[in-house]
Amino acid sequence: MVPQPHGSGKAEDQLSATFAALADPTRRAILARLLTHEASVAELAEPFQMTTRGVSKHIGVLEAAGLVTRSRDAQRRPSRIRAEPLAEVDVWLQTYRRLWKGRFDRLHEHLASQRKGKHR
Amino acid sequence: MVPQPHGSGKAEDQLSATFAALADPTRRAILARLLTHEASVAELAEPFQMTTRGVSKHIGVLEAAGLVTRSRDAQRRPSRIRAEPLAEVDVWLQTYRRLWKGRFDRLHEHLASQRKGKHR
DNA sequence: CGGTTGCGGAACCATATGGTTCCATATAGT
DNA sequence: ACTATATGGAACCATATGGTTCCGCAACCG
Repeated sequence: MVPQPHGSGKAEDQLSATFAALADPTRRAILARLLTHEASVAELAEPFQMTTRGVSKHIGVLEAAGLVTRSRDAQRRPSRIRAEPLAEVDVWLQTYRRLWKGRFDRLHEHLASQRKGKHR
Repeated sequence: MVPQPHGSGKAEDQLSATFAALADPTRRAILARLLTHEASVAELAEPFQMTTRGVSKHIGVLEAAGLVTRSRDAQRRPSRIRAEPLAEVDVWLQTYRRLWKGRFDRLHEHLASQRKGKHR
């Protein structure tokens, strides 16, 4: 297999973008704060020991993933949380929920018998 | 603020590791296959046009995040899915669920908590 | 008007990530 | 004893990520 120039950039699907955005504690903390009220970059930055520019970039990632939208209020750009990507995660999780909500064995057996003479 | 040597490596918390692991379509596809049966690296690699080594590395990431465990069967190292990190994601999501599941008011919460202790 | 605030662009840096190749090792099968 | 199969380690590469600094611009406030 040739070294594959590593693709034409990104091609990120929505779910991947969402998970990637959530894979950072700072960004999750930002989301948590937005749960109760909209907030500007400066307001969101205050709890962290990081430059506002750093926080601004995190918000940029959240926005790119659709987890946040920004409006305008004079110079401020208040962020507001968006539910859709999270709802998508919820849907994705649905398939796996049976793994920890009991009754897994029956499901497993069921699926196993369904794929009868395949593999191996 | 000083350039911050960017920490002493990683410091990854579990949730971050889980989200990061899930932020790749290949790895999600692997998890989906493991939902029905354990599988070896070679078996898991077959659907992808990627070297088995590549897939092996993905499995490594999943294992590091605790999403998978491996046993041994001769030379094979069958992977099995683990529910715990996914359950953690589910718990995390819980806080945000009200964003897309209808209204959030006291009555709703009240009814929800009543339902909890009822039946069974 | 001039100063302050809020924010984003650009350049930069160190490290992480996703992939490859090549090789070593372990086990199975003949 | 050989040969084939399954897997992981190491080195390598290109790009992404998380942070910084410095600067510019828009909008507010005296």
